[in-house]
Amino acid sequence: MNEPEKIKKSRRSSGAITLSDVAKLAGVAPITASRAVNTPNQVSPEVRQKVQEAVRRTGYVPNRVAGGLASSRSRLIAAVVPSIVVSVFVETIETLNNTLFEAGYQLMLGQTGYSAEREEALLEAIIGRRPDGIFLTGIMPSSKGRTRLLASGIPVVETWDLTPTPIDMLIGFSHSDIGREVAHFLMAKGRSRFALIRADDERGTRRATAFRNTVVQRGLPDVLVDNVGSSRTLKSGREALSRILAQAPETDAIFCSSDLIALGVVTEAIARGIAVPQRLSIVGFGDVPYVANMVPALTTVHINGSNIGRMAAGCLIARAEGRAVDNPIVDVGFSIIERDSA
Amino acid sequence: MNEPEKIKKSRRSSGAITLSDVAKLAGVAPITASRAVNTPNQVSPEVRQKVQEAVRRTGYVPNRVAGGLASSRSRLIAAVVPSIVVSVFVETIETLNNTLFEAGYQLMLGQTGYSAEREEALLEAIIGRRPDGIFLTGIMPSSKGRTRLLASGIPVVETWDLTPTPIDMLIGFSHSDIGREVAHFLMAKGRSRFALIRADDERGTRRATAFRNTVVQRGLPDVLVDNVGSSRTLKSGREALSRILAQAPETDAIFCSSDLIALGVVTEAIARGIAVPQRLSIVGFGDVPYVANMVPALTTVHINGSNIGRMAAGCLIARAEGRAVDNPIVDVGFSIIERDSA
DNA sequence: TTGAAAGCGCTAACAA
DNA sequence: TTGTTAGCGCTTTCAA
Repeated sequence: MNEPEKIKKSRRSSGAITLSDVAKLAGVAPITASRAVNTPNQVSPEVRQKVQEAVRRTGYVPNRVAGGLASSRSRLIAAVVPSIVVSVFVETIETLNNTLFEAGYQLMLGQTGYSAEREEALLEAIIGRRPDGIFLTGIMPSSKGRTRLLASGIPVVETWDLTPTPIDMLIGFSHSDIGREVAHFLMAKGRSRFALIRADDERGTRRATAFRNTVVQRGLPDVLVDNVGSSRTLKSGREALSRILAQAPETDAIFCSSDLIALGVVTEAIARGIAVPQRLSIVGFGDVPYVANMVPALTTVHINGSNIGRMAAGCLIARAEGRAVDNPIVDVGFSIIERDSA
Repeated sequence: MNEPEKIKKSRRSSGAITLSDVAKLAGVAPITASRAVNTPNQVSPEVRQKVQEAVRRTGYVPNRVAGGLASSRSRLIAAVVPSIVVSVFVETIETLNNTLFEAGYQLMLGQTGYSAEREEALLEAIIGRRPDGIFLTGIMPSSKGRTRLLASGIPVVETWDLTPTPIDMLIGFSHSDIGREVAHFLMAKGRSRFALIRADDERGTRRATAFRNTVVQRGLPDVLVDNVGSSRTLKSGREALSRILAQAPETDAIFCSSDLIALGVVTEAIARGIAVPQRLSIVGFGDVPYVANMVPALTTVHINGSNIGRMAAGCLIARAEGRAVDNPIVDVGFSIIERDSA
């Protein structure tokens, strides 16, 4: 008379196929189905077969959100980057993402736009997702951010810079060394009237400072510094050169905070009939792939971004899987690639 | 004598502060704390105050994984891109990501590397995360992928192309139209001996085909097609021009599948003393920011990538929040930007 | 406005 | 090898 079979139906549900559905169809317990899916050689071939068949028939896709909650392992890695439009970071992210994917991890991407405020909001959002690891471009400057990260207990790899006191792991290089080395390089070429183009960014400032100090220590005239603010474009490189030439026409070497800006300087120089490198040496930063094959080919500071991405992925995965990282602090260095422009 | 207070402790825990901890500290029920955090004006000012204080003191960060499981709303959007090293996609992703973040969503990034196999694995990984929306670069070609996506019930926006049968929403432009228009543009300039450089990619092929057809229909000689495979670099543009010139030295116009390749062609032409555009017209694709300010400035097909990212974010957010999307199929068009190179 | 109960879909822990 | 039980941390539903 009444409905004997009808068990009181659960109130909500996403409607999607669940592991229980699969288990029911295969005639096993949910946990057995779970094993058949995730660790197939923990179950008998017979059960494995039945469950796989059920998965196929239902089109079941495991819910990683639920799995992540139950196991406290999200298989998600978060990456914080200033901006992916700034091409110097793109290779790192691409390689990081690919390496993670091959190991079964997904990448969550966050952009700070070089804003500290934004970075803080981003950090909150990231920690809320409980990722298995966090990739940071640069070292975390704010002590609030450091504290939050430390408190979260999530493995962190800082990159793209060096510090004696990393939060956790570190894969970077020294910006001061770069500034110094580039100054030496240019001075060895007989240059003596230097200018420098930089954007609003802390690491670039450190390269700039080291560059200036080195030049001044050698007894040469001080470096003319042009700040393009947040405009890291070819165009602002062109405009910067115009300003520099108006102020100091005798300038014979310029160190730029990015390849794109350097490209702008080269472009403007050629447009003005200034011989590069004869009259003006130009050095970029980043060694973005295409600058090697331009005419004139750009002399620049090479950073192996791919390598940073790959190593960072390795560290993060190791820690996520409970393995120790043998070398948690790595200086990947840099190299000055001498081409035509200097 | 025995331990009256000690309730049998739960077996596992991530150890982090939970909402219950906050609630206990504030002297309210967990659900009340939840309301105070998420919908503050559903609780009395007094309770709100107490809970906020407890949050501050404990450093509580809500666990979005648990929240997502309970509410079936992950506030996560997944994006599928061929590659972020291919700069034409970068602006779209940047804007998509920023727009999403401002609305409280995070972006999960997946790269296919133009590989179908990889795309399938990626889709599986994405669906398993139950994102609130999926952004696809290009239309989903495989029927298997379409079926999977449809079955998942997740809102999808395909972009960067047009089709009469989108899975769900669509924001794109016509590649055939581009091929045709560029051919018309070049013919109107009096050009007649065409070459075309393309990479291995389905959309580029469609631009190429339309370009050829238009040229041939006009009774002009067939277009020489050079395929650079998967090497979308400035260098391969230079090499392609060398090959083209060897085969057809009379070539007077080249349509390239990307700005970077076009830059390579321009570079090689200048290196060989070929006047651009007098002897050779060059048209790129994408209008990547820096090509406008080079010398010669590149004539190219402008795609408003930012706009696509912003609109896609809007559609996806609307659908995630249960709002209808008034215009689910949008042709954002393109424009040929005439500069110096053609 | 507040709370109790139930459960999202899965896996860890334990037992058989 | 398989299953039972309990719970991950949160929100929905319903009731007060």
